[in-house]
Amino acid sequence: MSNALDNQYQPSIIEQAIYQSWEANNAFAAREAESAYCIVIPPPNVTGSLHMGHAFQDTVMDLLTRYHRMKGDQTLWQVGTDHAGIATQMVVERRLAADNISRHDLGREKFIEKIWEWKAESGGTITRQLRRMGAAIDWNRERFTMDDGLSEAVEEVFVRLYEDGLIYRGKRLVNWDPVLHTAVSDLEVESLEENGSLWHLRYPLSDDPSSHLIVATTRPETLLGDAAVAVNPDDERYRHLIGKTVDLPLTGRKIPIVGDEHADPEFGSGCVKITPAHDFNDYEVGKRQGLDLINVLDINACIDLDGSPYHGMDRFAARKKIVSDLDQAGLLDSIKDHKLMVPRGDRTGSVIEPYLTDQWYVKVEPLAKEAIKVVEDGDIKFVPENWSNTYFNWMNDIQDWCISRQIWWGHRIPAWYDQHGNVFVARTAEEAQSKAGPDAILEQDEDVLDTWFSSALWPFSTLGWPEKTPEFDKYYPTNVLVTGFDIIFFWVARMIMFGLKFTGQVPFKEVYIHGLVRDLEGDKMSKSKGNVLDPIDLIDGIELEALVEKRTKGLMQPKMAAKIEKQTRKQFPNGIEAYGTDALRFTFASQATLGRDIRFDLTRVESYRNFCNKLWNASRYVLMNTEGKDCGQVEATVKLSLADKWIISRLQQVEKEAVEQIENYRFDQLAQSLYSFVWDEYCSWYVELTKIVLNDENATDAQLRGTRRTLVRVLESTLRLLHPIMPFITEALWQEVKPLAAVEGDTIMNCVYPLYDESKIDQQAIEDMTWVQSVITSVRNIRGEMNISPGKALPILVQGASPKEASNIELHSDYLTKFGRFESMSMLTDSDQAPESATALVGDMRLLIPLGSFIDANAEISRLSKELEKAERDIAGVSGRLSNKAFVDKAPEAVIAKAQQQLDDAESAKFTLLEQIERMQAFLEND
RNA sequence: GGGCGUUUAGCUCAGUUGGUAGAGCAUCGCCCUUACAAGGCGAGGGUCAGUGGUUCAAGUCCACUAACGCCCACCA
Repeated sequence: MSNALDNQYQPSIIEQAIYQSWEANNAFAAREAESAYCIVIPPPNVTGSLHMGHAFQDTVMDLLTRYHRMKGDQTLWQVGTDHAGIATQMVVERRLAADNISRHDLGREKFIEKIWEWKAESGGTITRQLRRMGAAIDWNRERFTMDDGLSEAVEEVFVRLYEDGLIYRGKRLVNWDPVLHTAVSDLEVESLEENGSLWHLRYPLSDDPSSHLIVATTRPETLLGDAAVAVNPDDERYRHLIGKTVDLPLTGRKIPIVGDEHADPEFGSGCVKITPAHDFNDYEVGKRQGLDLINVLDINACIDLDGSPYHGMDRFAARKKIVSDLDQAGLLDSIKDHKLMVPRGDRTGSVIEPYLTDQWYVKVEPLAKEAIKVVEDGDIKFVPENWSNTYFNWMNDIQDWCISRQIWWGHRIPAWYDQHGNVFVARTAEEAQSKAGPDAILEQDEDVLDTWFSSALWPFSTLGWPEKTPEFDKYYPTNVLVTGFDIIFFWVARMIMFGLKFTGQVPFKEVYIHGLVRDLEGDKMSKSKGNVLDPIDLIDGIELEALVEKRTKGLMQPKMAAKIEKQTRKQFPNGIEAYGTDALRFTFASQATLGRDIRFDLTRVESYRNFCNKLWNASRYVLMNTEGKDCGQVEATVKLSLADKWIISRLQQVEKEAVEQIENYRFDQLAQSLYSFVWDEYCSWYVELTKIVLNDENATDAQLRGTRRTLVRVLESTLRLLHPIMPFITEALWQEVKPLAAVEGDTIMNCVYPLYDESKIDQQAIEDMTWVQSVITSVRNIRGEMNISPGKALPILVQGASPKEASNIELHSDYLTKFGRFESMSMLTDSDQAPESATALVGDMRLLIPLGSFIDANAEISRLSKELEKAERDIAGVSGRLSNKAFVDKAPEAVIAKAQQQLDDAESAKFTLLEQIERMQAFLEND
């Protein structure tokens, strides 16, 4: 009932109630259908909370899911959460640290219990927030990466890869995080340029201690682990020294001088110290040269050398001491400023140490080959396409993947060792025991798997694999993966590799890569910068004080608080208004262009909130004029007006566009089309024109029915068009409108997405309506320029109308006089002497508004002069082209004809304008 | 070092196969007209980063340059 609709749209009243009713009625469950459509969510951290990137991504996935559901597909948006090993463990450790407890105090079992407790406590946050986003999710199908089924999939995959020789264990140099005490993969290391020094050290020659080699290093402390000095075998300066030794300072060791390509004669002195256990390049040199691996660090990256004066010192403290000791010994040649790339762990920010340990690896090259091929062959398509280059670049040079982590939260590696150190990889302890024999005393590997290992299985593990399930058969391969470019390597590539290996099929057919959501200045949103927007705050609104509190609380660097507070107060002096989910989603859709980051612009949210209000009020108007009245629900004669035929035609065209835009992932264009259809066409023209019929005492029942029916039906279709972007408001309005439009169904989300019908497009109606619009607009233009009140009815004289135009005036005089607010329309012949008037041109037809008290001749002259200038500019441009022989010879006929038409129009306009200006001037002189 | 992206109105962004630039917000003017002032009507505002080329015609295609940004690799 229309009186249920307030005259202002208030999202808070409708949104939560609607979501609850959807969920209570199990409306999200997939309906059986022949064709399937499936998207798996990039699983967020189970204990995390929703940020703008999620909100954007979720909007896109929900939009696609809702569209396909309406299209009639059996849809599954598979959601779930990730255990996020390191991240989650760190959070819990930090919480324990507040009580001065370490995980080691608790022990493994107790600590893991604590994590499960934390998951139970905070694990619902992000799924609650997803609901607030309006996500159409069958929550019965929610999964977690450490669910039993998914864990079994992990074990199955591990065992099979091991059996196929694609997983191995080995002692090698890995990226070691000395704070976390775990290995991390290459991808988890971020290198940033930092200011450092290049120390030039003197290594005395053993057989001639008075001479020395100078080696340059950025890491003097690793000198303790040097195994050689390398020179380039082609380097004349040092070639003769190869095979001799130097006295390694501070250690009493002698190390060989070796010839190796690795040494660059151009760099520094051309001599390089080789520390195979603490540098990736040196490790390779060491292998080539058969050097010892001399480990000098412990897991904390402190010096670990019994009997050494540096034993137990942190690496950076040791560096200082070693440099000063060398200096005292006269072995420090020089120190130069040097910029270098410092590797840091992406979680801890601590400097990563190349460290020699036993780890598990996946041999990825054979898997990568197949994974490259499916993208090359187009079995998987990146959208936008250029991301496939990024993918190829990485895949072509892929390194083995270190998958073991020395943490406790995660999937324990399914490998057992007997008392002799033999390893048994198996799905269960029992299976391992039976492999090892009854006498073996087995202990399971202490390590857990990289979180991304289980994520790599997500598209099929969530569907029940390795079991044969109906879901897997129905939905796999999934249709599209929606994700950010930042995890193409971490996740997308690995899903493709594992998907192909274990299912023989691609995991998804398309990968939609979206940009990062940044703040208005283009900065990444981060807690430490204090520029984070919480999607929920945009939905519900937030007071300034609460926002300041939120942004300044719990900062890593508390001294930033003052600056952040100031910024926030300046940017949001009144806090943030409650814009509602639909406006936020519409904003994301409108910003979802391909291949570009998003600068999040709050003014757009506001404008789309206003759009919601517009739609809301247009619906109110429709309801006020149709409820309790005959809207042609039952077949009966209807007479359609020009406006009716026009809006129906336009609706068809918009429906056609909408489907194309969604299928092409152009949600920005979709948003734009629907916005302008609703606002600029349905509201600004159509709704206004219906008032003429509906307020006409002489209108016939058939006319009234026709207009009401069109009002309601077009609105109902428009709501369906909008529903994938704005689920809440469309549902709320649809529930009011559906009886009037004679449509059935419990919820708009199960209605069919509008299908355009070519036969309903009335080309003549579009042409005529365009003509009506131009007549009204040109008179409005004069009103605007002359500051004539919109309510003031104007007498209009028409001169120079073609027969078609004359008949149009006759036919549509109601529209023109009533909507255009014309007092009268009188036809003049060309020979009639027209009074002094302001003049609007529509083609060759002239609309004259006789000068009265409200029209100022001077203002009219300046208005006409402006138009004249424009006409002259057009003439200059177009005639220039047309007089160019090459253009006339080579351009397509249609282009030439169009130019000729433009020229004719502009010239005729110019003629009329000049004439009018002269008349005005003459009028002024006689006045 | 290699690769990718961006540069269009004051701001945020569109611009399909080359045919002479659009939207929202902001600005200015007039209107509280019974769906909506979160509104209506109108207006102003751009040598499309630069240079050169292809073409009858370039924001659009090609080459180079500049600025900004991202990714990968890396000389110790």
